[in-house]
Amino acid sequence: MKKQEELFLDYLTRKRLKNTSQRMIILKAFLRQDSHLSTEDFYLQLRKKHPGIGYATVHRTLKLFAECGIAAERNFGDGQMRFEVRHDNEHHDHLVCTECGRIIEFENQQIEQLQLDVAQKHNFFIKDHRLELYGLCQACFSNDQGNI
Amino acid sequence: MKKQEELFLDYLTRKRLKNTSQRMIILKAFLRQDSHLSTEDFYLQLRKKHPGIGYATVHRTLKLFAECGIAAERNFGDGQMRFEVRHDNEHHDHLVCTECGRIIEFENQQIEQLQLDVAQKHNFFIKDHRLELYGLCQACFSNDQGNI
DNA sequence: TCGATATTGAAAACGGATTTCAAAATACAG
DNA sequence: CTGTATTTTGAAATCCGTTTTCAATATCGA
Repeated sequence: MKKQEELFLDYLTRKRLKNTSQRMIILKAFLRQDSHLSTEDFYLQLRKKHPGIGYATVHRTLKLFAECGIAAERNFGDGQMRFEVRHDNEHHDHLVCTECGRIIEFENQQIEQLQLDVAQKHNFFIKDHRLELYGLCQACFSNDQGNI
Repeated sequence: MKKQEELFLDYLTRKRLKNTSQRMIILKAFLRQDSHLSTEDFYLQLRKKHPGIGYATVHRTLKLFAECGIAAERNFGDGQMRFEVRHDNEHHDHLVCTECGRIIEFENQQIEQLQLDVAQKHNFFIKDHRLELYGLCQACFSNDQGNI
């Protein structure tokens, strides 16, 4: 069993929540996908195989995933919440293509360190951060050039 | 006349939009405040002195400010749009206190440079970026410690 | 001043997130 | 195994900030 599955089951037990077939289906589907789907898109995907599962349940379950730490909520400013699988300790930020919506993950330890420096300078205790670079991915950039 | 006022008036002329008393009132009020008010909060402030001006007009005018470049839209993930006055060329990022809502601006040229490096590595053309550090400001951190 | 055009404020519509509620499923004590 | 208290489910309703609609009003330029 995957580590995230264990974490989730533990969380259910701890909170005296119930282990339902819907939750397991959603969990497996969530761990299988590794992009940054919005609740809506994830629901539409899932519905193909499991038409019985309602949007509300998907939404509530994704929230549960976030609570127990196996999912991270992301908001890229397009008015849709997105969820991604969270792997332990690893933190990453995103390049977001404003043309095609492509999302590229990156890690940069130097930036993280500089953030800590900034926080310290302002006597600020960081709990979380978010860094997103918006622009054009290679493909869209080439296209744009070609269209001039 | 402030530079931003000129920019806005120029923009109105250029787009053949009309110079109304409401727009001027909203413009002056906007330039006077320098925090990061949400549309709602800004409207509530303004209403004290100008009860006749409607929310829709405030909303539309703030959008105009953003279009013509004298305002920047910010979204700190609390579901409310915020607008801040934009000063030429200067770019800054934010520390956001999740306890009291205080917002501290900062600039860090090294981080900006590292962002460019990251983008280049991924053949990505950056148009914009957003960096926010969430946590506790000094006051709230001290309080939290005291409450243990 | 007139007439075309843009703007206004109130209210309605919108869209995604969240909640409600009655029926169904689950856990667990006996 | 029950029986029962509790949680969960799916559909629909609600929420809440944003945006649009529309008829009345204001502005601008000839």
